[in-house]
Amino acid sequence: MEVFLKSISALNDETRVLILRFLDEYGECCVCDLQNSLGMIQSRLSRHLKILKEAGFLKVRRKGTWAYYSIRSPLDRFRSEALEEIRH
Amino acid sequence: MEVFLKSISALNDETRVLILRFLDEYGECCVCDLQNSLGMIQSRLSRHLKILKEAGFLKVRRKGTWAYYSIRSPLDRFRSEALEEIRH
DNA sequence: TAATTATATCAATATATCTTGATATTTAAG
DNA sequence: CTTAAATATCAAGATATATTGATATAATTA
Repeated sequence: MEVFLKSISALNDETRVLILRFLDEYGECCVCDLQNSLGMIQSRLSRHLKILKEAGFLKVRRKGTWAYYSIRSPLDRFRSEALEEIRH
Repeated sequence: MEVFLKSISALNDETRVLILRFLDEYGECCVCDLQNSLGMIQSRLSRHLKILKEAGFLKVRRKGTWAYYSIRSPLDRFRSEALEEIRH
């Protein structure tokens, strides 16, 4: 239940759905890419990226001061279905 | 997006997950059955049943003053997957 | 070491959602 | 027509979540 609700509450925000859709379409991005592409300030993105990561949707790769976020792979069945839903 | 987020926000509450799980297991119930079985007051149930219905998870059958709620069928793919997730 | 850059976290405020008890509505029964 | 029962809705307060700007951290470069 907790895991399910954690996934659900991560999805329950338009900003996070936009982030997932963008990373799904364009692949790995650093926070500043997302800032430019989605027109959001950094603290806002950082917060939502953390929530998506902790809910199992994203992974991070750090290189120097950069943090590159991407869709975690493989996703389990439910998260995959959710992502599929987000694509359309 | 609106439809997806409406489904997601309907799922984003432990009370509603419990209601879905109960109706999935026991089938059609009236509100007073749920009151007794789930130990929740009537106004609370009524609110959550409405949200689940409007998000496409439930249907109602009215008979006299009674309202019998059940899982809508067929559910689309994403809602089915969510329900499957709730079963376990 | 000091300055710079990218990212993370915090504090304050704003907004949304949930719970409860009270009231309204609808239908059936006396 | 009045009463009672089941359900729906509303208003108020409580709780959770989002946004923003400020600050902290960590790595890089001068």
